Amino acid sequence: MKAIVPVAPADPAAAPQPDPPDRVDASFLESLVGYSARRAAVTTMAAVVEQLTPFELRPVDFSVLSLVARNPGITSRQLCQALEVLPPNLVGIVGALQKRGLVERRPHPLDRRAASLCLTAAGERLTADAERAVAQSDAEIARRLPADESRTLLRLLRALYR
Amino acid sequence: MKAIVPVAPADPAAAPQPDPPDRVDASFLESLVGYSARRAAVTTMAAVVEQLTPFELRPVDFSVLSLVARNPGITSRQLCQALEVLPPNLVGIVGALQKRGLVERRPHPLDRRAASLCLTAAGERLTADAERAVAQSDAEIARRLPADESRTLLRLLRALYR
DNA sequence: TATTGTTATACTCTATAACTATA
DNA sequence: TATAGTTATAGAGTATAACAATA
Repeated sequence: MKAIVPVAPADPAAAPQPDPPDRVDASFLESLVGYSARRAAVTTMAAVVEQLTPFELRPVDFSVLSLVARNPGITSRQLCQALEVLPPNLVGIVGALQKRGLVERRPHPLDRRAASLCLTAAGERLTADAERAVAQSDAEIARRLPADESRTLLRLLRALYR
Repeated sequence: MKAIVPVAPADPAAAPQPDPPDRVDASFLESLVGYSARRAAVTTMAAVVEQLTPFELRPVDFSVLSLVARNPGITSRQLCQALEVLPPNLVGIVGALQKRGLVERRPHPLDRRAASLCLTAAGERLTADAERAVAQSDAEIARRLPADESRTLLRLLRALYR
């Protein structure tokens, strides 16, 4: 609750010069789902970035590896749709992972335009290690939540983006 | 549930070429709070961007205006801390809002290095209108949530980023 | 000496247009 | 004609270093 600003007693010509707030009120912004989701995403992704640094992976690289690991033979187009990445931006991502010997492109059995993406043995190992690190860090973050409401949070977030 | 891949009967030398998945399994990524928060943030922010387009405001411009409206006399540094924007990046944001006649810089009463930011009358009007539009759109998005769990979601998100 | 605000700049992320090879 | 993948490129967003003025 904010105190009523006292009227200047002596100088009616002066503009009502507000004193700078000692405490910033962000309650309106924080009442917005969009603002809060964005802030929470920035915070949690910072932890993910940190976890992935030793693997020399960005979050999007990690997402690609994880999807390829669980969906061997997946195409670039399917990756683009699943991750909401535009095709031109995926080219470099997959290309770099391939150059590092983590991902392989095999001929697609049904469509000669497409490539079937698979992990190499090294890719499998790196992905498993990175998934362990990220999952652990994520569980750490989720411990900020009261009791075990992380499943509630996941359910509500999914309702927003699906 | 995934069917077991049948072993190729005739050619043992062929690498086990997986058929491309017809449905992408993203369940691991979706079990991560970070991934889900990011996806939800992207979805909800897209709606905010759309709402703000007629006002010629980006989300960060809107956030600045809203904070200045509710915290008259706020400084750039306080804005930076509240919104997690780096000082060099705020300069242009506030400068553009000032150039549009929405924000005023007044001399800070206690610190001659700083400026006290206030909205002009036009800024007050635009901010009020934009806040109405964004709040309504946000409530629309929140209706994707079951029952009225939007307050639960806000509480859990805040626990993550505070 | 530390902090507020600023300039210049580099780096990353995201988006668009246009092309090829194939369906 | 439509789609998968690619190239080139533009624009937005984010980050660091260095500086002036003031505390």
